Amino acid sequence: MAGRPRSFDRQQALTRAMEVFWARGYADASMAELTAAMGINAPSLYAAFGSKEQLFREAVELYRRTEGETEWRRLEDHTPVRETIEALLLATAEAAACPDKPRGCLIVLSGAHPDGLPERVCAELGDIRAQTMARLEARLRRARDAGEIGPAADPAAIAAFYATVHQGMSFRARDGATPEELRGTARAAMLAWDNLVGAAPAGRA
Amino acid sequence: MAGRPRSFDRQQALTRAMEVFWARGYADASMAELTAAMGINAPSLYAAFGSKEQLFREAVELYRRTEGETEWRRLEDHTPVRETIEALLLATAEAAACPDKPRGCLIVLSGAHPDGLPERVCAELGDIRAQTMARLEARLRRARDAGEIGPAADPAAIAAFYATVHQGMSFRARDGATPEELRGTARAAMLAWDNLVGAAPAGRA
DNA sequence: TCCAATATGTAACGAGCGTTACAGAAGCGC
DNA sequence: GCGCTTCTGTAACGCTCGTTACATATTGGA
Repeated sequence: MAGRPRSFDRQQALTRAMEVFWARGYADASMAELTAAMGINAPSLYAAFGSKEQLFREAVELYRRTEGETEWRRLEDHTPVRETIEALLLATAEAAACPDKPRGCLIVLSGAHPDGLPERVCAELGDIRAQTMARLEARLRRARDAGEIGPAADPAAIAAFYATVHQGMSFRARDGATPEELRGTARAAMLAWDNLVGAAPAGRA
Repeated sequence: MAGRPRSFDRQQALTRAMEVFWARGYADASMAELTAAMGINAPSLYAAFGSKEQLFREAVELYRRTEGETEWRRLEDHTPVRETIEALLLATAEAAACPDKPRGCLIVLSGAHPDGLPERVCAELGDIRAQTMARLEARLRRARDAGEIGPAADPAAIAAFYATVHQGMSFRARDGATPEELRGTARAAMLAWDNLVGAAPAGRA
């Protein structure tokens, strides 16, 4: 019934794999690099995770639970929406100051190119990004219905704008932008807030 | 002195190669795909361009001359700076409406992951992005010196913000955003303008 | 017309990839 | 102890990648 016990910690190995995928992307994270970082050999990886694709899937899930989700959670509580969005952008800036973690968001950056990703995984990542934007939009719609922002504000447009800034910041972080620059960009984006949520119909120049 | 003439148009083949690199990224553009699109065999490609890496280099240069540079050129003429930046963002939105071209900017999207790029090429692309932001910043500095924008405006911060929005829009375009959404984001970004260039010191929340 | 030079197509090369066959090691229940 | 099961390390698999040898074709010049 019970065979030889596995000699490594599955969760810990998955964390290492996530870091490699995060830093290098799917294609550039070779099996050699993954197994080296995880401290195991290929057959152990396949026995525990099935394949590179499934390992990536689990890594993405882990990323969402640990790194990617923290600041977005406030979208579902009672924090004022402006404060939540500003905190989101500033957190993205601050994350770039952490020297022991890869820069930028794993899920965002995986969307630039096919990157050798199986088509299904590529679509799943796109779904996650779409879902994230939808959450933002839903929060803004609630805010409008509650009178927290102007009645003519356009939740979809506002969500798209801040999602775009967030993704751009991920990009800039990967490109070497300093936390200082990113903080400035976050503040700059918030300078549009009053005009975006004001009484005037959104979407006007 | 003169041997057999080449049976294909070099410029035209280069254009096809650029389109493949643009659509698929460096790594996912395999030699098989490139030669098929260019209508030639591998040895002809190597004779004419040297290697995949050098072909990519030439493709990037072509991209800059034709696709990537058009709207940025106004940064060096006498168009009002606000108008130039708005046109830049709107052009990025409009480009997503062109069905026969890949979405998003080749040079931007190549920065997300190593993507199998030789390290030197990767650095060159980063230099191009940095140079682009520097041009934007220089234009804003001139605008400030000329009194076109407020004396306390922060050219570096403003440039970083609009570059980030531009890069984010490239990303959203690749991710399937509609031209409508992108136009909305461009307009939203311009809603921060007055606050960014106003009399108050920039970089305040 | 023959030579030198260059381009072409076929077909192969070595390297790296993700993946797995296989034999041995290590645990449990009997 | 033995048998069954599961994990581990070595070593290999087939595949695709970028790249190139080689023989052939096509030009200009002597």
